Amino acid sequence: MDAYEAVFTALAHPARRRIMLTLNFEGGTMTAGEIADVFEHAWPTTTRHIQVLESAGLLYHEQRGRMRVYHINRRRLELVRDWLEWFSKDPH
Amino acid sequence: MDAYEAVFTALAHPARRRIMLTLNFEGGTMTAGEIADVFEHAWPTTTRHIQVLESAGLLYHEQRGRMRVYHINRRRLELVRDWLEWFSKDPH
DNA sequence: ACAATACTTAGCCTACAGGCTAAATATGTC
DNA sequence: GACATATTTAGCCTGTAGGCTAAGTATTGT
Repeated sequence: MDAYEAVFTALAHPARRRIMLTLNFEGGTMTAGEIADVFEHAWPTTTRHIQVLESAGLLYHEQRGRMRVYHINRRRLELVRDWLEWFSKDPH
Repeated sequence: MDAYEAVFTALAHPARRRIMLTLNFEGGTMTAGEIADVFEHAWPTTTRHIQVLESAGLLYHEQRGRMRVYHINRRRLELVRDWLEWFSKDPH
């Protein structure tokens, strides 16, 4: 799976976009539990969404004792912006 | 299904992104057959991809005799750009 | 009228995304 | 060591996306 594929499919699900937005709004850093609390979903469901985002490179984490602190990777979102650029360029 | 949902899921599939890029590269206008020719997929498969893009508002078409001419809707892509903007703004 | 062309619609089939619960893992606390 | 806390892993189940073939619908050409 290439990078575009990973990023676009990761952002295809509303829960995952919401994780990204929430994380962004909270300054880019949240624990797994804080993220899970935002959703009505069962925690394992959210864990999986987070994993999809992380394997797409949109998130990364650091272990803090028994907590897992997730960070947003804003740079990775630029892949999307780059893709969109094709439609602004003159196609010749 | 809201607009973001439609656009993001439409762009999640590689074939659909490729339709968008091809159409863009060809100047924004192609017939259904020309689009279908680009892919190894059976034509009906491509038809469905096109429909997904169209119902997301990323494409629209005009009937020209027995041909269907598809046009790219670049404005609609700005929804994605708008979404990305949240991550550039200072979150306060 | 008949056949060919340009597509879509209908409908089948399979894989897998995404929900859940229960169990496992790791760390911190008493 | 035992218990609570934080989180993931395992594994089940269901719906649906996305592939295909066959059949249908217009329009164009002879």
